[in-house]
Amino acid sequence: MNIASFLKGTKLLSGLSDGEISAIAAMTRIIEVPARHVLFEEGRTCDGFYALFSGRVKIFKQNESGKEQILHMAYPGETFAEAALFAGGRFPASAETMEESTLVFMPAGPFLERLHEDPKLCIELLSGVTTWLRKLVDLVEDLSLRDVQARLSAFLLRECRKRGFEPVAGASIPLRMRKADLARHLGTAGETLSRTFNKMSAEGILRVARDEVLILKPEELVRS
Amino acid sequence: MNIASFLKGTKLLSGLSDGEISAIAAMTRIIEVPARHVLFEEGRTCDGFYALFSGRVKIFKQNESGKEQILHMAYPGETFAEAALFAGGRFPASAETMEESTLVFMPAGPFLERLHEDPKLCIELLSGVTTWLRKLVDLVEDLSLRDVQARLSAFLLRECRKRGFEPVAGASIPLRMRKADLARHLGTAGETLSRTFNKMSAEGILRVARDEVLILKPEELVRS
DNA sequence: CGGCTACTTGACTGTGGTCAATTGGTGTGG
DNA sequence: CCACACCAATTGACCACAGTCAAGTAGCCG
Repeated sequence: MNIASFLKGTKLLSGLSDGEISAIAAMTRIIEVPARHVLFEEGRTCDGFYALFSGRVKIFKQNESGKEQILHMAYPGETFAEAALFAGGRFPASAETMEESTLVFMPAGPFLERLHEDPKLCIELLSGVTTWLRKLVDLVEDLSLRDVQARLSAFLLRECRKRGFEPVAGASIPLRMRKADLARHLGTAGETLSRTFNKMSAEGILRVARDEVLILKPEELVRS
Repeated sequence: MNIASFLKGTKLLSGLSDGEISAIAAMTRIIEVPARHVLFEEGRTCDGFYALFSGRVKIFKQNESGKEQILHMAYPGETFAEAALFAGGRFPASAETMEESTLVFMPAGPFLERLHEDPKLCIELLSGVTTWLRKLVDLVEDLSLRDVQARLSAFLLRECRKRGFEPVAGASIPLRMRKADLARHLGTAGETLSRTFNKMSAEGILRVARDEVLILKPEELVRS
């Protein structure tokens, strides 16, 4: 792969000039790892951040009894852990690959130096971190103020928009993850998610296939 | 009040030189508002951010049925809504004063201009936003992975450390807000908080007064 | 065909939310 | 100084959402 052109395709670095990109590309290291590989664990000192080239990575928290909350599911082209570089420099969550994956690793030191000289990069990073912030505020809203059905609805709507279309009847949404993981993403249990899908199917709001959801009544999704 | 010296006291701007500070101070506007005054509402376009000089401000989300989740309680010397300036420029939550308050308002336009020219300010901001991010990750962890007693324990421990001492037996922690608000902060109901305080008192972990909590068994707090 | 994993379904339980009544503390005014 | 009103906090009774455990089913791959 051509690292520079891949990096240019990430949202974080898309605003930079070719010169800036290649300066950054020169600092990186390519990492190829199998599925279920731990990239970093909550609390560890952050030594850099990642851009995902291929595969899939979950970023999550876990409590003592093993319950897991997925904060984010990263897909190719996304960067993650940028924010861990600042204010303490520890990872606030853990990350693990879900499939065999290829990543570009950006070491903290050189990147931070570069950051001090490059205000444009700095602003890009700022807006990247802000996007994370919004995502987390949404997650808090979901967990605290919505029941499971409403969370699932909100998730499906977000997935629609992420794919660039407004929710219309007949739209099909690929889930891109196992249902058990979707459950952990929504902060619930697999069994509860299964029942919620059932209930919504019975109400004619949607139809569930193995790995995709068919929207039948988009207006009902919006309402909850 | 002397705006420049107040601003220099905020974490966000403490790293800047006197010249930079006074350039920024010149852009601000002082706002004095009564209790229960709405500073901004979720979704509105962000026209600037705030530094709190005196009083108290809650930043929160609300759902249709009126349930409220407090994301942050701001005290004098803190800045908030900096992050809303970027990536869309809408407030992700609402803010309301809890007492009569005096604030310094920083308009978005001039500040963003200044930001492009001042990499140091940019880095400060970056680390400020990152701190917010960590706070929100903690909140998600609380809501999703801990029961009410564990959340309350975590809150008390955080309050201890914020005041600069490790939790020791006999330590007294001022709550600084009504119990109903603490409940909304912990993502629970006032009644449940009351019962939880009871239970922990009965177990000899702490003792509750009107507006402060006396820690009796710090090790039990850490354990949950 | 057998075995594995993901998912579903059923039965039960518990945490915590809601509603309503009560207590207690504080400040006001007679 | 007491009576009253007001608000915050508490307590009690009830209930619902969702988590857990266990068994069963379906789909997939060797």
